Amino acid sequence: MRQSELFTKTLKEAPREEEAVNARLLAQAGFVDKTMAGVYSFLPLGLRVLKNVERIVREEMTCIGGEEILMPSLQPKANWQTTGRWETVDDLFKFTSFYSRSDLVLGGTHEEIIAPLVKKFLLSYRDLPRAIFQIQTKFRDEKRPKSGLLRGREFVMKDLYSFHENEADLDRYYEKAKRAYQKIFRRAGIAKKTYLTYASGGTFSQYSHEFQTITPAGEDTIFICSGCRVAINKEIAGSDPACPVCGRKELDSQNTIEVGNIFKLKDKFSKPFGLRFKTAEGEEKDVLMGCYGLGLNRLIGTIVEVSHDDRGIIWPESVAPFRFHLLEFKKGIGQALYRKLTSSGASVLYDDRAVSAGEKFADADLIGLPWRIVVSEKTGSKMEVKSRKSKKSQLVNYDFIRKLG
RNA sequence: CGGGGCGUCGUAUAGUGGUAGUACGCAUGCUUUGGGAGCAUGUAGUCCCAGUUCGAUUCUGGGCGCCCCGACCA
Repeated sequence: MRQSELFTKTLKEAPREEEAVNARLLAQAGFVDKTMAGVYSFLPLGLRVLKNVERIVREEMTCIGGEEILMPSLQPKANWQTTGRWETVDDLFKFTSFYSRSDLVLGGTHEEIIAPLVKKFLLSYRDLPRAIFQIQTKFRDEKRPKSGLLRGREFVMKDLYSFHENEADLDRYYEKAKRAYQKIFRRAGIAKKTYLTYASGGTFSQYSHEFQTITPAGEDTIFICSGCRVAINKEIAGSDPACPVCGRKELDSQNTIEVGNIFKLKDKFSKPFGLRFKTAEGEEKDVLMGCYGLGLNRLIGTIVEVSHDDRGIIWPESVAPFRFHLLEFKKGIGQALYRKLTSSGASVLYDDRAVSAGEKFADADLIGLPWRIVVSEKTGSKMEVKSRKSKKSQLVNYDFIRKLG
């Protein structure tokens, strides 16, 4: 894409009102725009990142047998009364339809929809197990939205629900989902700082695992066992925390942000909706459920928190909006290279703007694409390439760049 | 929801009970092009509502909004 065609522009300075690094950099570089506290627009660059993250998550969910659907955000009060959560969930957006006079909910999670939905199809042990997921906007009336993309009132979330005939099968799938999550964080470039964390089950049950990523902007505290590479959430750790796996007490305390959370729901939602199946013996039993959430906005915000320097964002190659940032220091001098790269399938942001070299450099650092390519009168038939992560650049030929992506 | 901070052109900031200034941006023209260029001419602002006052952007009260700490977080 030609940068001159981007309707967004970078800001010379970050908005003063933002303090969180992800909010400052994403707004300054033009990835997102805040409409109100905890509610953001994704602009062209930001949307490309969101789509990339979506693709990774979708691939890994498909890989563990997930079938993708899309459920409604508008939900009826009755379903929430069935589970008793109409009264108990306090960050639910509730309102009344003006014309139909019915009470409605803006979905903050989808157990109330998925359970009655699959009840229509999962009737026999032959239909189990199943895993169904969606990537969809969630609404939560947060008491305190904060830290840019880390805690919003409206956000994109992947939620997967699994359905099983017995606990052994649920356990087996739960472990599989765990591994899929670890793969997602590896692909998103935050695996080194992300820990499987033992946590409370919240309103569901005693069984829950979180995926917590170390960042000073995080709002949770976890105790890490470096030997096992797992952690325990401070919330359930008690006064004398020990590693939940090996029992060790020498743990490292860290601030973290929760990027994913997986639960064994068992029959918590099957029971109220009467989600049952017939066994091979003709007996009726409750379907057992698991649920597996992952906040995409939060994942993006976390990546920025974990991967930036004082000049801007440093995107991992897997989620970067473009792979190459091509800067030309003389009008039109980069055009041939741009055409050549894009026609060979490379993803390129081409800075063809008539602005000063300094501004192009500064914007390239701020936007943070993995590879910066400079062509000018100085580079001649060669091109200068530099990784966003490194300080050194080198003069190379076209083949070298082609091999980069 | 409790506590704190802050609201001045699009952005970042200065300032005052009496004409609101600077830089960047934006517009036009010319000159520029390897780390946020130069000159010239323009453009644009005191969050809202009351009160005090001859006069309020400034003082007082209320509201709204944003950020931070805490509580909460399926």
